[in-house]
This record gives sequence, structure tokens and C-alpha cells, in this order.
Amino acid sequence: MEKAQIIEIVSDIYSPLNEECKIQIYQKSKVLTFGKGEILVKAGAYCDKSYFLAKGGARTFYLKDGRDVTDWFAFENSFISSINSFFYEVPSENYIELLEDSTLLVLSKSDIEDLCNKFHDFEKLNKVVFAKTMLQLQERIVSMRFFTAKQKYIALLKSFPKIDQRVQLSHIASYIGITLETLSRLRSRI
Amino acid sequence: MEKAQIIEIVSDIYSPLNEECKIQIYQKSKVLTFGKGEILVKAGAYCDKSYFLAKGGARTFYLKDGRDVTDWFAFENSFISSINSFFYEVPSENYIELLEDSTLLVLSKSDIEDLCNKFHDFEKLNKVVFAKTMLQLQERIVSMRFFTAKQKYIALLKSFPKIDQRVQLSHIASYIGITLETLSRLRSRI
DNA sequence: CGAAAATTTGATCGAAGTCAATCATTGTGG
DNA sequence: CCACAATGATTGACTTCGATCAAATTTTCG
Repeated sequence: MEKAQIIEIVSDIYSPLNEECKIQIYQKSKVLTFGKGEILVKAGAYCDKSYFLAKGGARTFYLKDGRDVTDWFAFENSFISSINSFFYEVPSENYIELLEDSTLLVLSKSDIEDLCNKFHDFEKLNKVVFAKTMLQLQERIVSMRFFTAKQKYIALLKSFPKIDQRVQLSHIASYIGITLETLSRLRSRI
Repeated sequence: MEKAQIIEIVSDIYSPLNEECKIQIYQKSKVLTFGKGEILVKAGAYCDKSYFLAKGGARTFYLKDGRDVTDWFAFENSFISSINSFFYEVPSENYIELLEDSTLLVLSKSDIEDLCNKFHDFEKLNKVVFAKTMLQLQERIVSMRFFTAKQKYIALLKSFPKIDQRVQLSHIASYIGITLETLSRLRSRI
């Protein structure tokens, strides 16, 4: 996948970028490809990068008392990073794992800050991504709080259509905060 | 409370602002005072303002099937708004209610955008507030997912010391996603 | 002071968790 | 290319935490 093409997609989907801005993103960013199962960021490492998933899928997860707990999914045309580590420059609590063969556009935090300073368009893009993330988080809180296991699962399917065909059920279960067994049971009743 | 003093506090706590920026905030902002129980924003209204609570306390809540559900608390030195409405310029789903006699510094969305464009300092402040909010949301998700009712309550007390002496238990219960009865029972066992 | 609101206490119920066993699918090495 | 581990998913029995419904008690405030 072409770098220029990916930048175009970001501009189209999130917030329009002027030409000069696109050029500088082009110069600063890198396109990476990873295979399914590869780890992009390890817990304990510093994550000073933001990744745009042009193709494929990923999740962030952490180990809670030895249990693997997914706390975020991202698929094509969305961003993923280790939020804590990125903002506060502390070691990441999460792993980021690719769930499929994926193509990513990468920018470092310092480049992002640079671009924010130079381009109001980029600043705006940045803000749009923030706002989207916040609203996703909020929606998730509502879902966790008021929905039964079944409703949570249906809501997830609505947010990420066909995720059940792309991702292990155990990841889905831990993401929506139920056990694998409960998920399995409710799926058989749909 | 003096407007200049409040702006100073924001600058101190969140992210430093240069003099010229402070002056313009001074010119654009308003200081408001409200009494306990007053409604700042009603559900259905457009909330195009961001409020800094210099003194007092507030909550956002919504009505879910006739039930009053708190989804956010804010006390002195923090910001509150109706996130959805503010960003997407849609009618607010939430009410914002003052829980105590309060003093607020108010800026409109358009003034905030203006200030962001003019002052990199302000842009940065804005970003810091975003990031804090996101991390709070994330922490809350973790709390809701892994903690028992008791642990959730203890975690809340840690985030907001003495909140149990400032806020009705029913609000606390709905905030942490348990019933008032459960909260009452677990409190008697502490 | 008295009514309304807030909180506590009690009895019962149900959704989802845990532990455990089985079944299905995937993928790797001989 | 098959065999058989290893991993993933389903099913079952039992338990538990917190919800619901109901009533009593305490606090607040006009």
C-alpha cells in the first residue's frame, strides 16, 4: 500500500489536510507491515509512536494476574497506540498485537508535535482523533454498565461488524468484560 | 473569587500560559456563581461551553429509563462539560448539576478555538485536559471491569477523597454502577 | 415540628462467574 | 500429507455477588 494513498485516506476520513502538510507527513512517517501475531509494542517498553492501521487489525491487551485481557481493538482506518505511555512517557502497561497481517503508518510523538505546531490542519486532525477516542471510551462505559452480557456482545458486533469472524472469542470476551464461557453460551442462543 | 486568580490556577495546575494568552482568556471568559442544586445544562440543550470549576462540585447525569444516573463528577480545579454536545454540536444527553455552591470560569467553544489558534500555550493546555480526561475514562473502565462493588467504592474514594461527605450516596452508587442498597451495605462493612 | 428525601436493613432471586470435562480446529514435525 | 499436540470453543454443575422488591429508620429542611 502506498504511503501517499494512506495519508490521503487519513485526510479524507478524519480531517482534511492541506498539501504542504501531507508532504511533511510523507517525509516524517513510515509505512510498516507486520504479520498476524506479531507484537508491535511490549509491556514495559516506551511507546512514543502513534499507529494508523491502513489494513489489518490489532488489539491492545495487558496481563492482569496472569490473565490476558484485551482492552482495545483497532481495524483498518483507525489509530492505535498505548495511550498512557504515549502521553505520559511512562512504560506501557499494554502490549499491542497484530491480529492479522497488517499495514501501518507510523509517526513518532515528536513528529506529531512538530506537525501540530506547523499545521493547523494537523492540529485539528489530532483533536478529532482525541475526541473520537473519548467518545468511544464513554460509549463503552455505558455499555459495560447497563448492558447484559448479550447486549454487550451485540453492541460490539454493531461497532465492529463481523469481528467474531476476525478475532478469537476469548479476546472478545475479555474486551467486553465477560468470560469466554458466558460468551459461548450466549452466542449459541442467537 | 477573582477571574485573574482562577486563570492563574489553571495555568499552574494544567499547563503554563504566557501573559498575553492569560489576558485574552480574561477578556473572553466569564466567572459565574451557582447555588447547590442548580442545573447548568439541560438534556436536549446544546452545550457549547467548557466550564472550569474553581470552587464547588458538579456532576453530569442522564435519565436512563427514568432512573437518574451520574456519569461524571467534577470538583474544584477541574473541567466539566457535556462532551458529546460540545464536540459534535448535538443536543446534550446529559444534565449538568451543581452539587454545591460553586464558582465557575466559562469559555465558549468558539473562544476556545480562537485561543487554540492564537496561542500554542492554550492549545497545549487543551491537549492536556483531553489527555487527562481520556486517562480518567480508561481508569474507570478498568475499575468497572475488575473491581467488586467494594473495590469500586474504595477506588472512588481514592480518586475523590471525602466525596462521600459531599455527595449523595445515590449519586455515588449510580456513578460506580451499583445500587444504592449495595453501596449502603458495603459501607457498613468498612 | 412534620413531611419529604435519603439511607439502612431484610428476604429473595437471577445473571454470570468458577471449576471441570469434552469437543473441535489448527498447525507443525516426522 | 497425515497424526497428534496444542490451542480454542462448547457444555455442564454449582456458587456467588449484587439486583430487586419491600419496609423501616434516619436526616434534611421548609
